[in-house]
Amino acid sequence: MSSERGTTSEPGRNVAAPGSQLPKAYVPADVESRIYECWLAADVFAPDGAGANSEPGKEPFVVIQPPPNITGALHLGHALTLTLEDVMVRHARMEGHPTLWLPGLDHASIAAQYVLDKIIAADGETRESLGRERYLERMWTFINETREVMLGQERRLGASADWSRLRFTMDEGSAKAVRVSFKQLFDEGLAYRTEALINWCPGCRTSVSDLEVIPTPETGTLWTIRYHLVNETTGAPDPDAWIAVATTRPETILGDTAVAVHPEDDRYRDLVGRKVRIPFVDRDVSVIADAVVERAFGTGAVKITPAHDKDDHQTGKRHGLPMLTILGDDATISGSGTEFDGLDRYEARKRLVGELEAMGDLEGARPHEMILGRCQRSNDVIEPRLKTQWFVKTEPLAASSLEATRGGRTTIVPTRFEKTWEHWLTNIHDWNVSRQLWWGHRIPAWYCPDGHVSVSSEIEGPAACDTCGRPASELTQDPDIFDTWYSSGLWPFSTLGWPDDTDDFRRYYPGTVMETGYDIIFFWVARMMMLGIHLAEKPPFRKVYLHGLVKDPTGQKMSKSKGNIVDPLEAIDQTGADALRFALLNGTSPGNDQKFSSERLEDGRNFANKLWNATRFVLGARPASIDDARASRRESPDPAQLGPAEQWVLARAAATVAAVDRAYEDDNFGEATRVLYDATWSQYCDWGIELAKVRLADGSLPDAAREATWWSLVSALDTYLRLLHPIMPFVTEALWASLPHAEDDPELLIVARWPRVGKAAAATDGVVDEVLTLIRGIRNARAEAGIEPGRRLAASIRAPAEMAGVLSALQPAIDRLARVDSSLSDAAATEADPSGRLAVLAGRVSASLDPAAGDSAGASEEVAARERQRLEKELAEVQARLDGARSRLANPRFTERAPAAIVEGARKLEAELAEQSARLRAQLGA
RNA sequence: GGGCGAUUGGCUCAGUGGUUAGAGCACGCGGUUCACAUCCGCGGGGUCACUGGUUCGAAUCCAGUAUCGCCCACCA
Repeated sequence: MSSERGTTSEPGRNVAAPGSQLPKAYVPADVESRIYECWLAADVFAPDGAGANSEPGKEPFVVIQPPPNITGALHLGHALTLTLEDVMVRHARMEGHPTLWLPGLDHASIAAQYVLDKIIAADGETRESLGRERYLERMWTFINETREVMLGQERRLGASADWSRLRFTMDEGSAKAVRVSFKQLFDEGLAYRTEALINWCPGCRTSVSDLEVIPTPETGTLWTIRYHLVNETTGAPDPDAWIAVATTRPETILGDTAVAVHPEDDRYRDLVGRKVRIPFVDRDVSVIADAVVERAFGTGAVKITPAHDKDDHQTGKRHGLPMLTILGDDATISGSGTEFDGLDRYEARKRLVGELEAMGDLEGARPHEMILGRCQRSNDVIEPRLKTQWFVKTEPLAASSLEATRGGRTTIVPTRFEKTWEHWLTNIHDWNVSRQLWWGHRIPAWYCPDGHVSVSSEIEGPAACDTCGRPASELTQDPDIFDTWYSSGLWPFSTLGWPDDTDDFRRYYPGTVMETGYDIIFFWVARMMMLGIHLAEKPPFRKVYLHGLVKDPTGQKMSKSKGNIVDPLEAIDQTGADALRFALLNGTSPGNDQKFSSERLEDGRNFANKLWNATRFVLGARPASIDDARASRRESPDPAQLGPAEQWVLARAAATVAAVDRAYEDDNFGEATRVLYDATWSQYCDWGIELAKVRLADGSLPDAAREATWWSLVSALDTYLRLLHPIMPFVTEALWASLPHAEDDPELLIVARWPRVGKAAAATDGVVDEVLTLIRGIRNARAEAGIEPGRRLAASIRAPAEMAGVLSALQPAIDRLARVDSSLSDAAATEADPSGRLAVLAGRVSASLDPAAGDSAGASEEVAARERQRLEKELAEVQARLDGARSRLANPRFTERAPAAIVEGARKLEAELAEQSARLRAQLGA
């Protein structure tokens, strides 16, 4: 294997030598950066890296990430995205797939300009004062700073992305893809330039797409205004005849070109076709009939301003009305030819209303709840207005996207988002891609003095006008740039070399899974899908995985303005990257929002610490008979030497592999996390290690037995660390390095093999569980009776003969874990316990404990009373369950219709409960 | 106006038809056992939002209602 980019043997040694002792405390900061350096040095991130170690014949696994905006620091949402993607990639890598996770950053044109505008404002500068060229220079300086910060943050989180392929949506590869794709769309008639009503943000001074307009509820005013009818003979407005219109935007009166009423509205039937005079502009316009008018709303008559309202625009088009623009780019009144020209839209509104009132034409004004469109970026009220801009025709693209999801070529996780997807793509409008901004890809369209359009995919532009052949020198390029999502939409293939026919493109397109938050399903996912199918001829990914949003502990969306942001870096500093990743995964499910709190971080930190200490114990517990040399190679525990506890430990590990595999199949990483937390903590540590301690400490056993116990612990721990690696990569890598490895293991866990589901659980599995229940029962009885934890009690344990083998093997463990000195007997030899003893029932096993202190006879009154109480409680529970089981069995419809296995189970249960009930009664002397 | 989601112990969440609904945190009691007090043991705590239906059996399936949240939408 090549080692030009770093040796494959060094890194492991840098982590820790196998068998070496671990420091007493786990300090993530001491481990994480060192581990990351090891991965980098081993060159394992690239699918074809020197240490990538993928299995021949395995399909590449390609994860597509939303490149974060290059505007500054990462937030928790990014951390969640990166964590999920990293989990997927690490899992696939361990399964032997060549994995491609191509990292990148988005130039975020409008968002970046918004941020930069604020920064330069602090220096007293503006976009205009700098000019296009200097502004863009300033932008490059800015993003060159943020870039490194952001990439550093991604690494600290553990992202195992292929940094050698880092891309940026403003690099030349993206630029070329933008030009070529747009040229193609233009040639196909899918990109066109037209004057249309667009969403104008007066603050950002650009148009924005429908998606960037946030409908915001607001209490406005609904004014009722009289438009006087024009006398048909004199041509003068009639002071006594008018039609009253209702409006929330009086300033648009200046652009009115009609008044509409409902065609079947008897109140206005006679007025249709008449003229009314628009105040201030003294324009006579027609009263028209159109079914869009809601008769019940306002006065039932609507003023029509086709150049400044979406509905009115449609109405205007239907009726061939003139469309008068009366607002400038800065949202001041402009071109109305009135005294209001130059006034801000709201100032003009105020004055207009005042004057109307003075004229006696203001009939009324009342508060009105309404929805206002505001700019997603600047929060300015969006102004619909006419502009000549570039659009992408979406219907055919949307149709093939729908085909891809309906046909299952691309699936969406969780599936409920398919409905949203369907609805949006079915009702999609053409996409306005022009932006009147500077930071972004310039639209590759040139215009000649005769108005001909030439679109070119060449970096220098067209040599001459495509239509009339005028030379390039006479052409001018469109000053606008593309919507930032246009280049993002090309991401899955522009990053692989498209439009060139590259090896990367052939090998890694389409991607396996595209992972992102559901909040950008339209902005980004749908656009990638539409453009990918059309331009790269295949849906860009096979699976869409959508995660939920990270909210603050009260369920509020995190935002800078609310001040409830959690900085992922701070979290990592405090508790480690593994803890953060754990916190982001544990207790979550696909597509569902999560509330993030510091408690969850602590859970993760505690868990990492637990793993650390468990491993530390295992390393320190190695039997002396295994010397350092032997301990450097992992051995399988000798099957002949396995006791019930060892079999149990191995069986639990095997069951965990199966459960985790199932969780991955279901794309449920929260479930995988939960399963592993429980398996390692509540099973492996609480029982596996505790049981093993007994045997490891038993000098009377042959070396081979103790060795088997230790190898069992090592084997299970090895499995758990592998399973946990995608979730908590740093601590698992560090710990795994210190464990003995198998012959064919690589140096680093990151490229170690994912565990395979082992053989079926050992036959003793269920019996061991009964013993654990017994131990718990004894502990409970002791605690309830108030017996000092340290005191050893004499216990006689009874169990059916078939359990005798396991029981005697585990007797020392029972004694240690339950603090008893036990004697075993056959269950058949049962007789009522002498009074004053504690009775413990655990399924088929029972125990009788003597609570008396070693030197004094008989239990105290208090202990006896508490014991009686406990037994009564237990009896009540058993009895309730027994009654339930009996009534179920007494129901013939149950016994007839329920599956045989269920009925059989109920019978067995009934028998068991009856037996327990009887024993408890006997014990209580009832 | 349409659609989606949530509603389970004090809190955060699992659990999609089958015995006794789970976990972590918080809470109470007890613990310096030689991996871990970022820990260990034990315990209390839920009529699974409500109503009706399907079923031998419902937190789980169906219908409806309520509350909260989100998305989409051209009543000025």
